[in-house]
Amino acid sequence: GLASICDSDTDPRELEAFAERFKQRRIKLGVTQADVGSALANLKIPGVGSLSQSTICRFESLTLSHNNMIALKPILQAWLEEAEGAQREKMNKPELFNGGEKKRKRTSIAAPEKRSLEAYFAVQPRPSSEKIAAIAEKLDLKKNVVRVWFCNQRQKQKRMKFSATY
DNA sequence: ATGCATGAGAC
DNA sequence: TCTCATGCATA
Repeated sequence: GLASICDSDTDPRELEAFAERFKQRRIKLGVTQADVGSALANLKIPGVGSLSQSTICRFESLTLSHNNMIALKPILQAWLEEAEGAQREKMNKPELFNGGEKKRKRTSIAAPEKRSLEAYFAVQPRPSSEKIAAIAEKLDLKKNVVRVWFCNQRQKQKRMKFSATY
């Protein structure tokens, strides 16, 4: 667009540098990732609400897609500037929210099954519906669990940084 | 910090 | 149906 002075906002190295600066300054402010997420709503930026601790964490560790990083950067930058400005003045407002009572369960895929899934993924990252059903039956997992696992695995590959879990 | 999941929108 | 941004629950 005509607002693009240069492409520094999309430069991966610049994003990485910003993420690191962000984290250090956030910690210096004594603010947690969860605090940042909820405080974003107070910025009153049109179309911007709160975010979860997970998302702030992922931004700092670059485990989001490049596009997602680019979209979040100006928002977090705005928060940071405001937070540092506010600190110079005074200490203010803690926030209150309430705990819900609705729980949710999370499936846990055992290590052997996970290894099998990874092997299938290495050969075919995008199995057909039929293939997914076959895999699900072999591993004795719900078909939907297998489908979502492949979706999440593909998303992982698109992160700025891959997680080296081993 | 990360695994499994949801929902809106693209195709 | 998949992608994509996102989050609850949990390690």
